This record gives sequence, C-alpha cells and structure tokens, in this order.
Amino acid sequence: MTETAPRPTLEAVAARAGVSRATVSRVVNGADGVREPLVERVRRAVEELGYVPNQAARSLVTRRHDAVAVVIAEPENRVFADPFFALQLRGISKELTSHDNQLVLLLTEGREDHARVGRYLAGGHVDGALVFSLHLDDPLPELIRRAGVPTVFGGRPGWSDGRGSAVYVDSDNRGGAREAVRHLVGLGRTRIAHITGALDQTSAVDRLDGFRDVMTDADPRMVAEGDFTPGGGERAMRELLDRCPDLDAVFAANDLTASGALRVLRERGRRVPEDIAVVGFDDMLPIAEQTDPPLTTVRQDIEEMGRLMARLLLRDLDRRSGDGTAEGVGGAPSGVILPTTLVRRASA
Amino acid sequence: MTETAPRPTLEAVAARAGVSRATVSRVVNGADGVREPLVERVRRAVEELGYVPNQAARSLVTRRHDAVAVVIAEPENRVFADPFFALQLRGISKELTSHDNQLVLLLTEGREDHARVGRYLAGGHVDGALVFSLHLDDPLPELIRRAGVPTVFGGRPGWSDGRGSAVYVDSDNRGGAREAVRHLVGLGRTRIAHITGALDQTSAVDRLDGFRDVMTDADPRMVAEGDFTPGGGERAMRELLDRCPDLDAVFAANDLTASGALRVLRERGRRVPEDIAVVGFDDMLPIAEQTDPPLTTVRQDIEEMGRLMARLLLRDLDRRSGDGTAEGVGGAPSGVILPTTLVRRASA
DNA sequence: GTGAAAGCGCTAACAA
DNA sequence: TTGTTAGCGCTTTCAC
Repeated sequence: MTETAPRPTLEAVAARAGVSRATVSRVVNGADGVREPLVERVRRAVEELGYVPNQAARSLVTRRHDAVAVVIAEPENRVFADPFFALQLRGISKELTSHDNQLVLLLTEGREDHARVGRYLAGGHVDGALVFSLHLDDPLPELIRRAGVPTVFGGRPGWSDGRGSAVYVDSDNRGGAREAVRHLVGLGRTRIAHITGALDQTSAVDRLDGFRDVMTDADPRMVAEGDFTPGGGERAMRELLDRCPDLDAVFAANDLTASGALRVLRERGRRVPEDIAVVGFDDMLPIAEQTDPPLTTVRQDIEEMGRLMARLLLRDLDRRSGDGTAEGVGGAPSGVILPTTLVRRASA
Repeated sequence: MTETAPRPTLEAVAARAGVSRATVSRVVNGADGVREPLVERVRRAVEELGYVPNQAARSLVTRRHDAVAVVIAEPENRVFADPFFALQLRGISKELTSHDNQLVLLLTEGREDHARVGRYLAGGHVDGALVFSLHLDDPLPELIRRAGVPTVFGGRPGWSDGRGSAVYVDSDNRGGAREAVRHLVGLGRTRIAHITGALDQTSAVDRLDGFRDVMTDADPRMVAEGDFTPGGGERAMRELLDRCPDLDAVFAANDLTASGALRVLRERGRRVPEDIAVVGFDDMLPIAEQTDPPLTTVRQDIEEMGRLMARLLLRDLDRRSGDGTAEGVGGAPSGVILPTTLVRRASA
C-alpha cells in the first residue's frame, strides 16, 4: 500500500487553470454562465490533476448527501432465506446509481438496532430512506417519522391510519391472490385451502383477503396460518390435511411456503396436481422452478418495486429542494400498487 | 412532512452548557481529560437539544468517514439467485455496526459500472472496501488498487501473483471438496464424477483441484463444466450421463448445481442415493434442505466470512490511523481460510 | 461572466 | 483541565 495520496483540491485546480475557485466550482457542478474557453481550461486542469470533489466539504455547505438509506428490518431470518431482498436491492441500486446517489444499507435485527437506525436517520447522514419488511408492531416507522427523513416504504405499512400519510410501493397482493384462487376454481377445484403468511405483515393479510374475496363461503378450517417459511408451510399443510382430508387445492402465501406444502403432500402420497393442486406467490425462480412439480405461482416484479421506490423518493427529494418544504408525494396517503401475473407451471 | 428542522450545532450545545465548543467536542467524542461535573452538564445539554454531530463537518477535518464500501461485482444474475450474498452482507453489517461504521453498497453489473465504482472509491468517500465475486479477467482489482483504498477481498483473487499482495478471506474450497469426494469414496463409490462451477472463479477451480486431489486417476470425461446454476447443473449432468452411463456418484460445485443434477437424475429414472450418490457445496439451507432427497453437502460459514472480512478491514484501518502508512495486513500476501464441514443428509 | 470573501460545523494544536 | 483559534474543501452571495 502506498502513502495516502494528497488529493488535489479545488484550489489546486483553480491555480492550474489560472482562474478562481468559484469558477472551477461552477464548471465542476455544471452551472452555466462560464464562457467556453474557461470551461475548457478548467476541464483540462481537472483531468490532469485527477481532481475529485470532496463530498464531505460539499455536503457541509449544500446539506445534500446524494445518499439514501435502505432499511431492512427483519428480526427473523426470512429475508435472508429468499432472494426477494437481493432483487429489491438490485432495483434500488440501479435507480440510485443512475441518479448519482449512494446506497447506505442498514440491516436491523432487534430492538437495539432500531435505536441505532433512528439515530442514524436523525443524524442527517442521508437525504432519504427506503424502508422494508415492516411488521405491524414495528416501532421503526415512528422513529423514522420523528427523524423527519423523507421516506418511501416497501409494502403497505400496517398501521391503522390517522398516523399521517405514507408513501409506499406494493404489489397487488389482494388482486394476485384472487387471481390465484380463481385459477384453482377454473380448474374445477372446490375444496380450496389457504396457507397464510406471517399475519403481522400486510402482504399476508392482503393475500388472505384476496383468498376470501373469492371463497366467500370458505370453511374457516380451510385456512391455516403459516409464516412465509417452508417449515411453516409444512406444519400448516399437515394441519389442513388432518382437518380436511378431502381438500383438492391449496393456495400458499408464497413459494417457500408452497415448497414446504409440496413436501408434505409428497410424503403423504398425494399427487400434485392430480389429487391436490398447489399455487404459490412470488415466483422466486430458484424456488418455483426447482420444486417438483414446478410451481404455478403469482409473479410480482420485485426488482421493479425497488426501482420504483427509489424513483419516488428521488422525485420527492428533488421537489423538496425546490421549495423548502413538501408533503408526502402528492400531499396525501399515497401508495403505488404494482400488478401481478399468474405464471402457470405444472402444480396447478 | 414538517419544516426541515434546524439541527443544533456544537456551538449551541456549548452555549447551553456554558462551556466552549472544544469541551463539548471532547465529551461527545469520549476523550478523557474533562472533569466530571462538566461532562455531566454537557451530556444534559446534548440530551436536551437532541444534538447529533454533523458527520460531514467531522469528516472534513478528520478525513475518516466511518464508512466502508461493499462492492459486489456480478455481471450475471448468480448472486441474486442464491442467498449467499445476503448472508455475507449480514455478517458484514453486524461487524461494521458494532464498530459504528456504515455500509455503502455498490452493486455492479457491467463495464460501465466499473468506472463508476473506481471513481467512487478514488473519491475518498469511504475508508475502505470489501470486494466480492471477482472473476479472473475482472478489471476491478486494478481500479481499486489505483484508487488506493484499503481493501479486503471475499474469495481468493484470481490474478497470478506479482501484482502485489491482497488480503482476502476464503473458504477452504479445496479441502472441502476433498472431504466431499472422500466421503463418496468411503461410501464405496468408484465412478465419481464432478460438475464444476464457473471456472473463471477461483472457488470453482479450487473445488475442481480438491476433486482431483482425491481422484488422482480420474477419467477426464468424468468432469463436466457447469456454472454454479441449476441450469448448468442439468446440462452437465446430462453430458456426464451420456458419456459415462455407469457413474455412481457426483460431486457438484454448489448446491444449486446439485439441484439441477438431481432433477436430471430423477427424470432419467436414476435413484439417489441408491444408484447415484450426490454431494453439493455451500449448504444453502433453502436449497439443500428442500431438494428431494435432501442434499449432503459441504457447509461453509458464509456469514462468518463476511464478518471476518469486515473485522480484518477495520483492524487494518485502525492500524493505518496509527502510523501514516501500512502494508496489507501482516505486510505480505495474506489470506484467511475458513474451514468447511461435511453435512450429511440423504443424498449421499 | 468572474473573482473575493464569508462561512458550513467540526477537530486539533496551542495557550492559558 | 479548559478555552482560543485556525483551518478542513467547498458553495454562494455579492461586488466588480
């Protein structure tokens, strides 16, 4: 490793180009009102010196950081068990990158971490935040609200309203669930069960609601609670089979859950889809394509969700820097709901 | 959203506590040499005002950012298809967090991104970098070297040495592979095949070497090239079966590959493990436990790898801030190799 | 159109 | 032990 290279400053560039710091600053920041020959000279000096602006110095005066925090609050291990999280990050990263913003990742696992995140957000290190995986009792939204950082949520926040508006991006969980169940109905199935996700998350609640929209007269015993994991899927599937041995279809709250259910069905000698049809949710490829049989499932465009969240946030940040203040995007509780599509494979 | 709150400054705290800015700074930064009563007064003022230090101002003078970049260079989609990446991030995040460092995530997908990353790293926005998923022809290491940022690599970098030292953390890919193959030998298998990973990554090469260490006289036709994906596993498995119909075991370069192989075996009516035993690598739970049959595989502690990388980097950063300069940790090309363990399930 | 000068909020000598 | 002071590198009025 070499000596810490003494990085050139604006001053140095100015000297080299024979102009003032102010002029260099203007050129570097693309402000107009500098005459062409000077621009050229400055550009060359920047090039020759390998000048890169010092972000800290800049932030100190502009109060912008061109950085966004991504907060992933997941006490359990779920996020880490499926690629959901990676895909969202990718979408976010692409969008932020194309707007020259940095992504600061904040992973939290317990209560202690919340305080830390709250402090960080309140510390004004980033211009905004993208927040995921909220659970109903999560203290994080409140901390974030108090921190006063512009925020976009991933997934509909679960708090009963009155707590002010929230900007969020979500999949059409309810509509997607309806489509899944209708598909099963269209297959001639009549004894359709549902394995829910973790019901402290709105995505699970919404999918359950979608199920009920179609199965208006569903026997309550046809619904078993899962938790979005394969293990939960297994447990729930066993319950269902014990309670209602004659069921002929299952809609699982996600693909992981479905994979657990499939395992139990195989173990109990039920053929899929002949005896029991199975539909999942997510279309996580490494899961959905690898199960036996491959899973019919509801696809949501995870990467696009991430992208859209970032886009909404950046737009909001731009608006704020115009006037001094701003409401949540649009001034009212606003959510953007992305469509889902049913992907047919062999399981239903 | 409310007005942008005018955050209190050191000055404000000092005024409130009736001391100088310097004293407040000392208290805030935990420097000793301030008498108890004053400390107390300052603490109270900080509390009352809700003071949070302005990181930009601090960095401007200290030239520390307490931030580390995590660079994940993955042109393909592989990282996003398995939870590898999430686990490493978790390990890194935990370690950084406990040392009050932030994690800046840099995802790259193509050549254009490399330049951007290089610029960012050279821009002195972060104190160091953790870099993953290097491929043999990757231009990134060179960019990073030129940026002069202290770096720890995840996985042994593939360049032929002479290009200077590199600090890295890796699993014992070769040893793990040996153990896997020996296990198959111990099972009485004699016609053992190997499906490699993407051979432009050292992990794949090392696992192949491990295979060869044990199967010294292996028929070259018993090795088929894969790419760490299920699809690659399928393709390779078909090849192997066509070339050597009498093989009785397969060691796959990772679990995803193994899952593809299993699918082909099932499709061709070969029983696992009776006819053909299969061993994977990684022990990615959602994959390894869900396959049919569950996968015997070589576990590497991914999260610990991430943790260790962060620890090494932070230690190095601390050392540097002591004297002005420093060599790569230990002053020589140095790698830390983490042990692997064989996990027995049903497939072998 | 360009430059001079005044800070942004903080740390780190140095004095007291 | 505490306070005073001089910048860190940049943007941004405000004159010219």
